[in-house]
Amino acid sequence: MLIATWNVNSIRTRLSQIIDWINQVNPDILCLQETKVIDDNFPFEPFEKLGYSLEVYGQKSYNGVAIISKIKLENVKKGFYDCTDSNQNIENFLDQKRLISADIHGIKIINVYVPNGSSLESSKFEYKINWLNSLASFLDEQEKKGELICLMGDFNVAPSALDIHDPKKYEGRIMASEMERDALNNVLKKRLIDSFRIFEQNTGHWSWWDYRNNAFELNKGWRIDHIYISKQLLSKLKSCVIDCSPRGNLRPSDHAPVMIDLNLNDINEDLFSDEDNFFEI
DNA sequence: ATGGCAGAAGCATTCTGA
Repeated sequence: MLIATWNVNSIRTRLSQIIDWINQVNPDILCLQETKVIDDNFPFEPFEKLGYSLEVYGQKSYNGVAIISKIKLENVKKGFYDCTDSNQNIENFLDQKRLISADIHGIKIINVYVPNGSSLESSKFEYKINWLNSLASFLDEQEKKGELICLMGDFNVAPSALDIHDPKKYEGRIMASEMERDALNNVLKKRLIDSFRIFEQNTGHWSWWDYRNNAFELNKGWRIDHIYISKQLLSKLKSCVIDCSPRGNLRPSDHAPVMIDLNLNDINEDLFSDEDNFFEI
């Protein structure tokens, strides 16, 4: 099963490029971020014609997330819920549409658009850290319920220096600071694995290139879009790739899609019993 | 240190993103 994530920077501007990509790649599930449209104006029909069902959670101009799926989506939830950590006031995040989740084949798909944060001195940075702390609380609750997780989206955090084209220039700054990395690691804890790093340990792989300064042509990118899976799913993970090609389109999104192949054919039979689910992180 | 590029809203220019 192919599961993909893509920050498209406006669903309406990017619609034909997204449809082209779907026709090429044929993903089973595609999670989008920065759709930038209210739900009533979302272009459902082009996706439905290709056999997909959709769940959208958008707003005017900013943010907005969607799950496009060939498989029936169950237990669809919009925004944070069930956070019992009293330090996390999830009501604070109701106005910005940044998270949507749904169950597919016994796995909880969580699609996130993490706030950018602007700069470390900005109040938006505080918002980003608080948002990530609420995401951690949200995942704590999912873990208590024994949910298997596939958490993906635009995290606006480069997990390590390997994930930045010029780490010395940006280390400690926005998307590369210790506070952001700590907050991200507190989301992941020991329960979630970076799919991409299972297959590739070297630097030089990016999912986002700034529109400015010819960043894509010069390949000056960052890896800030991620697909994290529960460690129990590791034995089912067959691949993880970043498809750079749409970034070379005319009027592209500044992000490229990231995709995993997860073997879920036999998930119900052996998921909780197989010895091959045990491994060292 | 600053701006550069792009999208939405809406019609000149501002806000936001990363």
